[in-house]
Amino acid sequence: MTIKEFAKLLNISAATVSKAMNDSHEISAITKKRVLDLAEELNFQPNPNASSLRRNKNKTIAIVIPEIANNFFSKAIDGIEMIAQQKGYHSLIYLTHESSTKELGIIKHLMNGRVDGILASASLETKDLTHYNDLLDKNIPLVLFDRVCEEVQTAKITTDDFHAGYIATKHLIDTGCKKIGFLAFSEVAYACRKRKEGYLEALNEHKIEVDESLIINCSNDMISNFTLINNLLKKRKKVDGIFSSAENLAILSYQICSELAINIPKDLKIVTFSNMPMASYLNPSLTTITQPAFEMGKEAASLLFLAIEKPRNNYKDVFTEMKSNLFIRNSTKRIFK
Amino acid sequence: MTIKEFAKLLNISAATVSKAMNDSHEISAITKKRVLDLAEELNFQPNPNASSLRRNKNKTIAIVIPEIANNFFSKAIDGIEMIAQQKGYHSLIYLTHESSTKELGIIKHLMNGRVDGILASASLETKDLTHYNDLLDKNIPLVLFDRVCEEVQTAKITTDDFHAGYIATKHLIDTGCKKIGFLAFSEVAYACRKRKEGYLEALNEHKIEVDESLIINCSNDMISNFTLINNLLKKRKKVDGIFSSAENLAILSYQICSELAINIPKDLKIVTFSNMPMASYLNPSLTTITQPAFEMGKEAASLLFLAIEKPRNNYKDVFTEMKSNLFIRNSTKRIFK
DNA sequence: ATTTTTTACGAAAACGATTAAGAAATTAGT
DNA sequence: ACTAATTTCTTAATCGTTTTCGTAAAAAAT
Repeated sequence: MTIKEFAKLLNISAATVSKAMNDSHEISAITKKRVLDLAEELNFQPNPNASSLRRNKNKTIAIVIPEIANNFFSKAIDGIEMIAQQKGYHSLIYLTHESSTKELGIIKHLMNGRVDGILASASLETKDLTHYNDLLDKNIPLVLFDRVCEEVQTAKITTDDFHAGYIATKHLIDTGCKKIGFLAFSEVAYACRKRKEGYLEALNEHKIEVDESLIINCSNDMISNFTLINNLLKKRKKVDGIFSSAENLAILSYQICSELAINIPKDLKIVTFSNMPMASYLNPSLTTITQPAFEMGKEAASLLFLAIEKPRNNYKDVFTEMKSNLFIRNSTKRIFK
Repeated sequence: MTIKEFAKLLNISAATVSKAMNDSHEISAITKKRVLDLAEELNFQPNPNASSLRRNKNKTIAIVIPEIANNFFSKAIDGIEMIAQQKGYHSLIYLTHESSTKELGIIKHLMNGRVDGILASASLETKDLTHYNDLLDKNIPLVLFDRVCEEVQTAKITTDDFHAGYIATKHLIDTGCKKIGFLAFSEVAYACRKRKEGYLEALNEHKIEVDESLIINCSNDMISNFTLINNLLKKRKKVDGIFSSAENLAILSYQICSELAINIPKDLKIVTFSNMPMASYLNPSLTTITQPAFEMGKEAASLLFLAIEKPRNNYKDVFTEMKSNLFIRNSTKRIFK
């Protein structure tokens, strides 16, 4: 049913209906009620394409993330979606599968005005950022979260990666580790670099010399990650602690330890970034740095809607670091021999 | 940039550009190439709202699910999104948070033609199905997956819930359980009822009398679920095995066992439906019935696109049961005393 | 050489809403 | 009582495509 047909039912013009539904001051209270009541009764909704075309707004945002079968991102989406529903917005979801080529394709495709704003988390191999800048040139609001890109001049929501890296490493040192490895999920990602800086800072502060061979630069390829971590752990005497910058690398380490019969935490302690709900029930339970994923999603979305609804707002300067938490469990339990 | 402005650059009409971009046979190969090349160069894309309005198609589907921070649903979305991307479709995501009221609101809202088709998984309390039928009356393609509703006359993708329930229960019996509890995530959900029927069938086949007090009807409220399961497990002599129809109920059981100092698998064996990637690393590792979530997503999406693109297709009759797998781990390990 | 068919393009009318501008009806101001 | 201001509604233009229909020009048929 079109707005014209609907209007005819009430013997008023389409314009009146439109204004009534948009709560215009030009329409009397009584007419508004008539319109709204009938709309409710017939579940009449104006055609969203026609509306979007005319208004040049579509009440839709895009969420561009590397993957979704991931405890961090799925919770973040939950937060985003909550805010979006409150605001009456729709959320389109796009997965890059950690491919910067795919990411580029998606972002380029979103320049056609299909969405009013974009929430993005860069793929771990993303280095070229021109597509993000093109977006900003087109005045499409963009908020980066978690996997932010330093050089893109827009709003960013991260966690306190440097501090968390420092705390995690210090925790390993405090539990007696001397040779601490760092598993980087990406060499280029800002968040990962910060986590590494925190790691280095903690080593430095405790006068532990940095051993480059203990810093493992992983990638999106789990097969080669397996080899890299396996090689690290095989020379067991060389490493007694691991700080992992991503959940999947810690899982992989558990698997490798099980295969190599390395006992956690006796032979090796592990702390990792993770949002796994059942870290407590692993064997051994896993010490984690946990990001406030849900809240980050909410925060990022709120900021995006601010940018969308208040175009004169200088949201681009926002750079929020949210607090992550260290949950100490048995994978870093001190063993007194 | 509009199609008119773009056309002017090539000294041709907007109509020609439109046809060229849609690969119409009316346009010569040479003109097509000129158009496509420039479009590529300038990243010109026709306004999607105008296009959708005119075509009455928007290359968008909706995914309506109870929650996203869930190993099954996030993987299913991954599969859906893969097919959607291949087909050049966009995916809107809506979360009901297991509220049938919210589900109703979302489905009603989707009747406005914003999407070309809908993939849905009903909330666990959903009983009234008129909104789904209204959708079908409006000829909006609908495919239900996992949480299907028997009475809705449309395509459905599930797993072999009855058989899986039977296998899981039989496995518990085979490992020596005599008093097997069943944790139902919902009394009304079709999938859960089927799982229960499988459970009953296995008991029956092995001449084990059904004890209604061992059948726990849980809900979406984790607090009351805690109480229910806690009460069940406290009378320890009464139950030596649990078949859980949902992952979160199994996690809760692990937690309660840990609090009550019940040893799994010695005192109690547990098998659960779950798509948790690290079931193997739990303490003890968890025996699971695992659904092919990714494949189910792909299958559901493929079917939906068939319905969208071939309107004369009788997709509504499809009822696919996909095979789930039993992974036997230590939570059901037979202990010889 | 003339007619017919085919090919390649353009003009203009949709699609269904929103909104600027204008008109009728009512209220207020003098 | 007459004009001015306000309220409430309508008409018509507009958003940017797609598509129907028409028409040249080129190719094929006679």
